[in-house]
Amino acid sequence: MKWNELQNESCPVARGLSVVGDRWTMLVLRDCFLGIRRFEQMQDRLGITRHVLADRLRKLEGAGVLRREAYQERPPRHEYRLTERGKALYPMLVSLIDWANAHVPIEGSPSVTLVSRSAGTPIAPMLVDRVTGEEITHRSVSAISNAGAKKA
Amino acid sequence: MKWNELQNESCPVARGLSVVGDRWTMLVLRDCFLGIRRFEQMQDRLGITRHVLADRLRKLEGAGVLRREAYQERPPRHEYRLTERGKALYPMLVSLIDWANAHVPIEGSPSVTLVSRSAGTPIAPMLVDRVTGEEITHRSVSAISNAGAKKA
DNA sequence: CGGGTAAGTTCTCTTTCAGAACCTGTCAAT
DNA sequence: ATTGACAGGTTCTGAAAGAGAACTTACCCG
Repeated sequence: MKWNELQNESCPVARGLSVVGDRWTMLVLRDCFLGIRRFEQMQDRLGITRHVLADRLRKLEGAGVLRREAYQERPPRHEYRLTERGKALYPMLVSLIDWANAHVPIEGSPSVTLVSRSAGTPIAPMLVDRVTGEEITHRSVSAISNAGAKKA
Repeated sequence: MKWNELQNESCPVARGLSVVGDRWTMLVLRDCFLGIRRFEQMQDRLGITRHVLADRLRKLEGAGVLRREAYQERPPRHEYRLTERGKALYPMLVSLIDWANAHVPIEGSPSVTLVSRSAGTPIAPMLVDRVTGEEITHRSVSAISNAGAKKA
């Protein structure tokens, strides 16, 4: 299967990855959440080739995750900002950070951590159900497929 | 920058993606969470080439995310199971599913949804702080880098 | 013997990526 | 009026990764 056939899959994991599953995409989004908006800054920070960065930004714009906004004309210059759809990826990014800090070893302590903006203390993310408040684990939840789905 | 240089980055996003940021890896893990354990089953379900699947399973085992266990000898056969480190990726997977169902359009309703195993009703994931119970958003949290970090 | 199953490996061809240079439009200084 | 800098790309080449299909190994069954 080719990569771009993934977006037509019924499975939400496949559809989600068709947008953000690309090699560099989540790193681009990380920078966006940190307030980086311009091409050159991203390229410097990421060490990604310019060609690939331009391509990813185009695709993310096309998927409605980023918005391209002119901040000057003559010469035309634009910056990239997260849309609501892009901001909605924050839980996924936080889950990734939390997992990596806990489970992907590095010499020394985690060098980047998330802290509460008000209290300044580190946060400990946990996924709960918005209604019941119960923690979501792979034991408390199961996946069901609706009619017409190809797979669970 | 090459992909496998990512694991030495100080940023947890980069380190996390060095393990699960590959094109097919999260799809493999999806199947693992669904109870799929064998090579042939995964290959059938994923539509991935056998070569790439073998490679990804090797890497996931090397990263301590999956465990390779013999379920028979003569001929030697093994299956792949999630380790604790692998199971800890569940919040990330759920966040991805939730985002995709809400934000990656598909004709018709989401074909796969997550339901509470006890109540049978759909769940609405939300990320909160384990201690304070407050919702985690990109406005309530900021990233700080410790000494020696290359970037935030 | 022939066929089936499971878990890969090996092959060729195509796509993608890395690394570097180049291009375009504008301003500001020389 | 050139020269240089800046921002946001595009274009080139060679290297790496992936797709698709066939082949391998080791066993069991009839």
